[in-house]
Amino acid sequence: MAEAKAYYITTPIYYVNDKPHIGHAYTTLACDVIARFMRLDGRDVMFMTGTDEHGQKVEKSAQAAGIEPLAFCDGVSQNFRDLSPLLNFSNDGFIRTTEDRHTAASQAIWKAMADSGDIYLDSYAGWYSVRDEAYYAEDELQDCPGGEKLSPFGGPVEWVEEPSYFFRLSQWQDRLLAYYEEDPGRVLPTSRRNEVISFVKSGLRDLSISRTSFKWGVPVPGDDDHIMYVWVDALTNYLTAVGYPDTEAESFKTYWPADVHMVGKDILRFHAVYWPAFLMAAGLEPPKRIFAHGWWTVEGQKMSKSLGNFIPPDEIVEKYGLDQTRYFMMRELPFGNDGNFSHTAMVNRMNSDLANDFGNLAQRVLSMINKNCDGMVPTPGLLTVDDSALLVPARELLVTMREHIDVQAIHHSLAALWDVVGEANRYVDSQAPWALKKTDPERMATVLYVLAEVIRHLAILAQPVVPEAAGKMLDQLAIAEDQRSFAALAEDGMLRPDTPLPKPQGVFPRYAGAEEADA
RNA sequence: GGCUCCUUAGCUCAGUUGGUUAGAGCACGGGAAUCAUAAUCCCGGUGUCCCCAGUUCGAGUCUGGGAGGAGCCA
Repeated sequence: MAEAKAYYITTPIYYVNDKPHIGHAYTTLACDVIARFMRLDGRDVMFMTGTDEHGQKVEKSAQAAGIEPLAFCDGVSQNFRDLSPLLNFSNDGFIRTTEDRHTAASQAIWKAMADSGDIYLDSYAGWYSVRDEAYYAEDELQDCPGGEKLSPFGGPVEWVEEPSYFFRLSQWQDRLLAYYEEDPGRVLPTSRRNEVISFVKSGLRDLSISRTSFKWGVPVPGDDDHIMYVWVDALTNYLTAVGYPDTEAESFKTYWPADVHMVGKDILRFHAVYWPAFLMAAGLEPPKRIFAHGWWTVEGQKMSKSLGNFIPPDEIVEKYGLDQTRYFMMRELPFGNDGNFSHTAMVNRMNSDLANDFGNLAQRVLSMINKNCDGMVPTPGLLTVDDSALLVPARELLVTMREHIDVQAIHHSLAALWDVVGEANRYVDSQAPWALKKTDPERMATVLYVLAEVIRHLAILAQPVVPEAAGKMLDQLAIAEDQRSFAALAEDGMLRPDTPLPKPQGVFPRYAGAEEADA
């Protein structure tokens, strides 16, 4: 058997100062769905997530809590780790930037960039906001009553003047543009790619990449007065996770460069501009793709601290169900766009798409088999044109979905799956097996066989997004655990007549919660 | 302020290189069926395709201007 082609996908590492909300869950969920799809499709997948634990904000929060920074991080990092069991994420690892291996990797990439002449020492002066972790020019600040100055985002700023190492980003403009040009899929969606290109074309300034004003970070090699700017440290996690600086390590050779860095649109520039430049300066290959997704609003409003409308992921999972939540977030909006989370939309999706269309399809078919075929996979006779009209699209689904997943169009892959769900329901009605039961039992058996086989396809292909429910459906079709990969979709994986089937049970309940008044 | 993008049915959106009566899902109304989680299936839209002008035999689809919205940058 040929060696599986590797696939490395990452979430950003989340800043421990935040509390996990559906925005974080969304990013990781998208990666999880893609990672599961790729695994089922036979790829050798590495799917990483983690936490970013350095920086002045963390240092100050720890101080305020009266504990050591690392102890503080141990606690809050766990909040993000808890997302995986909650949302059934299949990440292959969880990285923390406070791990020793990460310090080693960060210092190694720094040395590599320094050796190539891309780092120099100078000094930096400007208005700095701890909250935003950014410097601002005088004219960007807002003047407040009392003479206080605030950042454009309302954070307090202080005048900072310190020696700093700089990265020669200005030297990388042409090579970055060439990097974007050689593959239109480097940065997706395309609108984001255009933004990145125009930003780079407008000219790049060298980047301050060290700090002396606080200590909670990775020391700059050879100059302990400095710690690395958080983004040099944070981005390097993608390398640490696959074994860097050991570039001869099996994991590094297998997985680098990453296939996809999934990011929120707010951190696109760091990933699509700074990161490829850092890597190329260090003599490493830049990632194959950066995908920037959009934001969720909640009932039409932006999530914000002042509104206090952050949705904790555990709340919606408890209220609507795990797979329902996963499906909704992946299906409701074109992946890459902004979207709105509303109770009404959630209930619509879980009731119409999951309960009524897909769940009920399985239930009506499996019930008929249970009652009319002695609870065993029926034996099909000769197939008709009608049967092929359903079976062929079902068998072509994998190819279609693969094309969509290859460009992270998760919503399209689901729409394609549900097209076949719809065709299957129409087929049930047009064939009317309950009538055939009296007039032509053999034809009934054929129809039910065709349907069961189509449901097998649908359930196998639905596993990435609704792993639990799809698994239950496959249980009800008596499909062995090792017959659930996409390879099993081939003809020799077809259902075997006379296989005993368990009594069917619904897998997608309708929303039964209390009605809520519309806002 | 500069650059880019968007504005199509009540809602969310598709509409490829300009070409016959502009589409889908949801919601809504009517009907059929009764295997199933009262789920399913069929039928039903006179929408100024944001506005104005232009190019063209012909524009939702191209050009210019305007209005509204979004994004990126400064």
